[in-house]
Amino acid sequence: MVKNQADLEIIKDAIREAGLRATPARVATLRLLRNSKSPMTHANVASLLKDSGIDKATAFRNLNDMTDAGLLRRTELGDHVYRFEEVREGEHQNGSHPHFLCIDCGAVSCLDSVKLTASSQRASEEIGEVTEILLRGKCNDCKQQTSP
Amino acid sequence: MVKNQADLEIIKDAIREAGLRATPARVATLRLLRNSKSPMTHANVASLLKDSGIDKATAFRNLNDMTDAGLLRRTELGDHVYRFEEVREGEHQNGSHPHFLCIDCGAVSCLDSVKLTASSQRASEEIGEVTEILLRGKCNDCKQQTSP
DNA sequence: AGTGCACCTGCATAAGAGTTGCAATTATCC
DNA sequence: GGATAATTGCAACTCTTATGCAGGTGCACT
Repeated sequence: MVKNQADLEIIKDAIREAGLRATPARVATLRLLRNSKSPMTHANVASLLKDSGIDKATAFRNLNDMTDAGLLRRTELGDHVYRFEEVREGEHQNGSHPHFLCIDCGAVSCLDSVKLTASSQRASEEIGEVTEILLRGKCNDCKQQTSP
Repeated sequence: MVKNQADLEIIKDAIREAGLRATPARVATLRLLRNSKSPMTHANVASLLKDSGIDKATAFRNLNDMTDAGLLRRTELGDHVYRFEEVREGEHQNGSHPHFLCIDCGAVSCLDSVKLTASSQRASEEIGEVTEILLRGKCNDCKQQTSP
């Protein structure tokens, strides 16, 4: 497929541009996260890459390296597990979107459209500099299961 | 000292009122956190209590139990270490107002007035039931200290 | 196209935070 | 004071994240 070939080069270039070598493990990692709708945990990534013969230590190192290189973003949603997601075009270190974490199943959704009201924006700026917005609760799936 | 005697009873009562037994380990833990200006980590508490012959497992269990009982609050600043602080008079655990958490000093502020925009409200309800809203960043005090 | 070598990878092994099973102990209720 | 269920201490354990090292590989330069 031409599509995949093109993707491959795009991904490789992105990695090289970040100052890292475009190894198969890194390409696979970045492709995984590009295709993922929500942030993935280290365990998650590692288990998917294991099928391609990639070691979890490598997966972990690459996630960290690519985070340092600015390709990924690492978030901690309060459950002691790091989650990684692609830094999308037009986002900078600080331009992250809010996340929703299901406290039952751990599913994470990205809420690109969620914003604070103007006055809330002001109120929070009085307190300091907000770098991250996190919503927690029960996702629809878990809501149904616990209260039938 | 009369002061300490009085404190002792106040602390014991608080623990009992939360539905837990007022054991020396718990009294010591709560007293420690009452006297602390900022949240303390598990390790921190455990190491201080070790001098009193209290095991770290006990310290851990008590911190968790007292958190469940509503005496303490547990926060995660993003560095994979839980921090505990006393829930002060007039604060409620499940208070549905958003919180702001300083990732430097661990200070938690309640943002009673912060709201989501109407459309954001809708967007998050599509995903599930939001029970907690948390903003993270740097409080003004820490902002000054790090960028002078 | 070949080559050097710094960067990567796999494997094994570990550090650190937090948890758990269980027998012994103890706070609380009577 | 005595019964009893909660609590403790100890040790061993889990889970996530990190690292040391020997061998492998991308890529800049010829």
